[in-house]
Order: sequence, then structure tokens, then C-alpha cells
Amino acid sequence: MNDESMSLRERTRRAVRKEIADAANSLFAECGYDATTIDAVAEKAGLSQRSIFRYFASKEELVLGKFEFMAEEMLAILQSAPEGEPVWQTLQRMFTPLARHADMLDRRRVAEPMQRIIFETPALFSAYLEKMQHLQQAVTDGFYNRSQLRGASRPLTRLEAQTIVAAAFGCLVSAQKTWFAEGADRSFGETLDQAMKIVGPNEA
Amino acid sequence: MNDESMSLRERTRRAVRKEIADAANSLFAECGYDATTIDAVAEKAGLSQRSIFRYFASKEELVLGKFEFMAEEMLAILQSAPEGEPVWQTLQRMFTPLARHADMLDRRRVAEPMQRIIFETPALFSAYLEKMQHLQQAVTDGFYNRSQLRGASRPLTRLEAQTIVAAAFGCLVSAQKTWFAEGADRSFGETLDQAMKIVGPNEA
DNA sequence: CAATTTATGTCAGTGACTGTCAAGTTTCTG
DNA sequence: CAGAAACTTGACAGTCACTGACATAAATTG
Repeated sequence: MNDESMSLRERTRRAVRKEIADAANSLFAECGYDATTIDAVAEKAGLSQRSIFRYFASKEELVLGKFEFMAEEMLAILQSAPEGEPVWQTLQRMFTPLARHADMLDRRRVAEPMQRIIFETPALFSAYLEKMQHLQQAVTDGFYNRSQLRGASRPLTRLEAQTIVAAAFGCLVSAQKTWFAEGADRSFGETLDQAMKIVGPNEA
Repeated sequence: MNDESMSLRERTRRAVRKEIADAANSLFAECGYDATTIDAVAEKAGLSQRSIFRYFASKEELVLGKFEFMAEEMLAILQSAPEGEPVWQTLQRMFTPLARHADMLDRRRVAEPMQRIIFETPALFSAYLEKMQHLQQAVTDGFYNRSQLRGASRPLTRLEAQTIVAAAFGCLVSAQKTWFAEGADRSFGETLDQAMKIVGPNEA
């Protein structure tokens, strides 16, 4: 999806977008999120402030823009999950790309400080939670629809789908917070696996 | 805590605060949250804009300010929970004031549209989630500390406390969302009870 | 090449929020 | 009770994220 399968315009657009995000993130890492103005980002990126907002809907998007990519990956796993697989296990598998991403050693030096900024800047953390909430809703709808279509086992009620998915995302955030609080030295994937054993759906 | 046990200053301060909140909320209900400016609230309340921000830290607080009251109530239940009570049951009991509040018939006409505004206005919902997250952290710490002090049963790890509490709050939000989606005609307490039966902590 | 679409800069404006100062009011203190 | 100290308020100016409108330059298309 990211090679010459798109027009030149689309390619330059993405390139510019990435340049802006990189400029922004390096400033955020250096001076902090709140202390960095959009004007500063614009100057560093060599564009007008107005143009920054043509590429990013908000200041938070400069940091959380990449998130959508992960979200799509997770939804793809949902769509291709085998029919009989238990819901909780599917959810666990959905989270693995995220865990893999966090545990890649070369990314640690880049991704971890960025994640730290997200978790320590209220405005960003709030926006992050909102994104998670949207994703959560999409996942919930996915599970609900799947369970209605394929007559396999007993279909889920809306409340069941909503609640189980919410619990799984609770595990995710819970694992992230604990992982950070303990210094981010262990494997995140391992922490997440542990978390998802602590709670789970009850038998009907 | 709310009678002459405080100075006159404190009492007038609270009275003014309430007046402002009432003015704001009636405008929000009428014109919508985003379309209502602080200046409009200031005018309706008979104060300068600057003074509004001396009583409320942000526009969202005008709506979510009352939340802290509920939070305190919930934490109080945690503190006074019997020693041997299972964690999940304590959590369920902690949520009952909230459910009772939502189900009080006379409040329905007042509280439900307000909650609807919260859930349907992205900026407000985001701020709500952030508040929940803070409360969640406080509850987690509470459970963790309790389990460390009293040698009773096996103490909780941080991850366990964090995860179980996160799952419970997931149930709460999940129940709220489903309740709204279904028209808010059923009992919310009932919906919440159902949700908390769907997931739960696994036996060690 | 002409016509249309697209990207960008500039400018002006809105709205939430903050710092500061001066003036008025309340509460404390001798 | 007089004066000091603390508190409250309004007015003003300023910051910053964000938006709409318009003009211009570049790229695309026919």
C-alpha cells in the first residue's frame, strides 16, 4: 500500500506529512509537548502554520497520527480470525502487533520516550484514550457482527461484546501503565499476557 | 460537610460556583456545549469571564465538576469495605451510588440529558474518560495498599490490582454506553450488574 | 496551450485560558 | 473601632490552537 501504487501527489503528501511529524516529535522530545508551539513546528518543517493544519487536524495528531496504522492492523486480525476461536484469545492476538512494536529493541530508543510523553502529558493521554475508545467501539462492532452472522456458537449480546472488549482494552492500558511504572525494562508482551490472564470472560 | 461547618466565605464560594454551573448547564442543554461560549455563561451568571475561570479550571469542569463528589463517595466505600470481601464484589458495591443516581426517577429528566451531552460531545467524553482514569488509579492504589497491609489472603501485585480495577471500570463504561444506546429506558443498575457478571477476575 | 484542480501563504478572526494590576470587600488583629 | 492583611473581582492585554477566506503559484488534465 505504500509504494508506487499511488499517484505522485499522494506520495509527496505522505512524505511531507512524515517530515512534519518528525520535526514535531523531535521538538516535543526536546522541549516537551506543551512548551512546543505549532509555530515552532512550522518553522522547523519549513511550512506555514496554516499548512501544518492541512496535514494534521490537531496538535495531538502530530503524535498520535501513527496510531491509525496500528488500529488497522488490529482490525485486520479480527477480520481474519478463525471461526471457532474464543473471543478472548482473538483479542489477545489482536494486541500482539502492538506488543511486538513496543518490544523491538531498535525502536525502544525511539518509541519509548514518545510513549512516555503520551502517558505523561495529560492532553495527549486524554487524546490517546479517546482514540482507544474509538478503536474499542470498532472492535466491539466487529465481534458483534461476526457473532450474529455465523451461527456457530451462541451469538453475543451487545452488552456482552461491549463488556468483553472493554475488559480486554482495560488489560492493555493496565499493562502499559504497569510496564512504564516499572521502568519499561521487562518485555511488554509478557506483561500484557500476564494481564490478560488476570481477568477474562466468565463462562455463560 | 455542607452546612455551617465552614466559613461564610466558603459557603458563598460554593453558592456562586453552583450558580455558575447551573447557568452553564442550562445553556449547554439549550444551545449545545460547543456552541456555548464562556462569555455567554459569564453574562448569564452575571460575572466576568475571568471570574468564571476562578471558579472552574476549564470549560469541561462546568459539566464534570460534580464528578468529584461521586468519586469521593466511591472511595469511601472502598475504605470501609469489610476485610474478607472479594475484590470484584467491593468494586460492584462501589458503583452502586452511581447507578442509584442514574436511576432516580426525578433526576432522570435532569441528569440524563446532561449525561447524554457528555457522551455525545467528544471534548466532554474525553475529559470524562480522563477523570475516570484518575479515579481508577486512586482505586487501584487503594486496593493495592489494603492488600499489602492486612496480611489476610494473598496480597495483590500491582499488575493484578491495576488490571482488575481496569476491567471493572471497563464494565462501568460499557454498561453506560449500552444503556444509552438502548435508549436509557431500562434500569442502569440492572445493566451494570449484568455487565459485571460477563467478565471478572480469574481464580489464581 | 487553456482550463481546472490542488497546494500553499497570508491575514484576520474566534475562543479558551492566563498573568497582571488596580479597586473594592471581607476578615483578622491590636 | 481603626488599620493591616487576605480575598474577590473586573478590566485589559496577551498566548495559543484552530478556522475561514482569499490570492497566487504549481501541477494535472483535456
